[in-house]
Amino acid sequence: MRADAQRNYDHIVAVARTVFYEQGTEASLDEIAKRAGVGPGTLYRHFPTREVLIDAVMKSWVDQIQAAADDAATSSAPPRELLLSWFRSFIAHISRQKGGPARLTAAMGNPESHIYGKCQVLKEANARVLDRLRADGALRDDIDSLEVCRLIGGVAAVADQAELDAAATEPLLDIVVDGLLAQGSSSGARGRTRSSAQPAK
Amino acid sequence: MRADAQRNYDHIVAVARTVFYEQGTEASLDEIAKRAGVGPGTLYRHFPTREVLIDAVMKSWVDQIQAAADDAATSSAPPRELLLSWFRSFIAHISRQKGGPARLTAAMGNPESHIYGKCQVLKEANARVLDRLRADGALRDDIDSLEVCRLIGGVAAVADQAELDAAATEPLLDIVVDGLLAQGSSSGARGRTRSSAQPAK
DNA sequence: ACCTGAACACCGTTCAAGT
DNA sequence: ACCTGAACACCGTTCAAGT
Repeated sequence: MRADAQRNYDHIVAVARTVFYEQGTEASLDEIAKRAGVGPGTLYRHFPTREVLIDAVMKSWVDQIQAAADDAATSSAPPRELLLSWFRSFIAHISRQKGGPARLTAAMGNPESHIYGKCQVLKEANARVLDRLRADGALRDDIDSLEVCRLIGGVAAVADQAELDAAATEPLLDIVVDGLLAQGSSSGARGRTRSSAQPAK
Repeated sequence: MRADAQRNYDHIVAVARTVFYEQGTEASLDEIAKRAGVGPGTLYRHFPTREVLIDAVMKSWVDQIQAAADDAATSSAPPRELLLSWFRSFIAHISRQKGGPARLTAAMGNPESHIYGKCQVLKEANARVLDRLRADGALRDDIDSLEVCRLIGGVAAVADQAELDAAATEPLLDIVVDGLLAQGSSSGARGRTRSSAQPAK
């Protein structure tokens, strides 16, 4: 790639990250082109579809997700806390752009999608955490990573679209985690540490 | 309302129902106007925003939802089956238009939305079912109907956007139901009747 | 009181002309 | 090889003119 092309490419991605953060993944591509100081044709040359651009913008969190999964997989926290905090960071990462969670859960399990690669990264990171818990016998044994990603992605999508804050999202996670832990689990009373938080205005 | 206006109103809603069913709730309003044989101005006179039109289209399932909730609330099925089959019909109803689940979950708890009334119907129908189970001591006691609606709405949104079939949705529901039932429930072994269904191609 | 359809603004997409 | 920007198609929205 020619030097000026590379510069344009990088700049468009940087601008898109900002605009998607401000306005969500449905933001005007025209505005992104204008703010990046390129013609609309240049944006289309590099990113033939919106999803290709979104994929490029998401490239930056792949390492962070994997690191978070490694942390969780080697943590010594009890299963319940471990799962909860892993899911919180999972959600935080995929929610960096408004509309991101819905796109990712829609693409999950659909190899045609341009962001399928990102879904695979999520699925494998999640699988590592689940495997760790399964080895401890803390997890029910009839679920796979794809199902869990869909469920947590669904929670993230709801939180994203209804603009729920963390306090309003926590109860949803709580229910899912309870449903995932092995029913005869040894994690004691399965401490229900909820503060009966109400959704914020 | 004048007779011709009423006729136009009804016809637009009928056409919108069809088009939304075919193409989802993002379908072109222009096309709906054309297919209904009215000018775009007429559609806008009756339905100033897309959500007002969607709300009118949804009017037809309110009674059905309430009937389904009454069925569930008076059923003698064991808690697990009762909840599962209520959630299945909840999802079926809100998924009649592509994009419907996402809109409803986004509007849930947001009184500004034009479809907030429909959300309230869902919330109250669901509350009746939950109350019945709570009275039996079958339900964990730290959840309210809004949270459950969001969670099930999230599952419906995922299924809708990823175009999952019933077999791929069931495992997600299964996990949520397990998370909702009282942990020391008397419902026996909490029979896990899953057929390890895999998501469809 | 209601409807029509032209007009406008905005956006995604294409492509001929430039460097 | 890459970029520009004019041009086109489509869609939501408004409103003056009609009945």
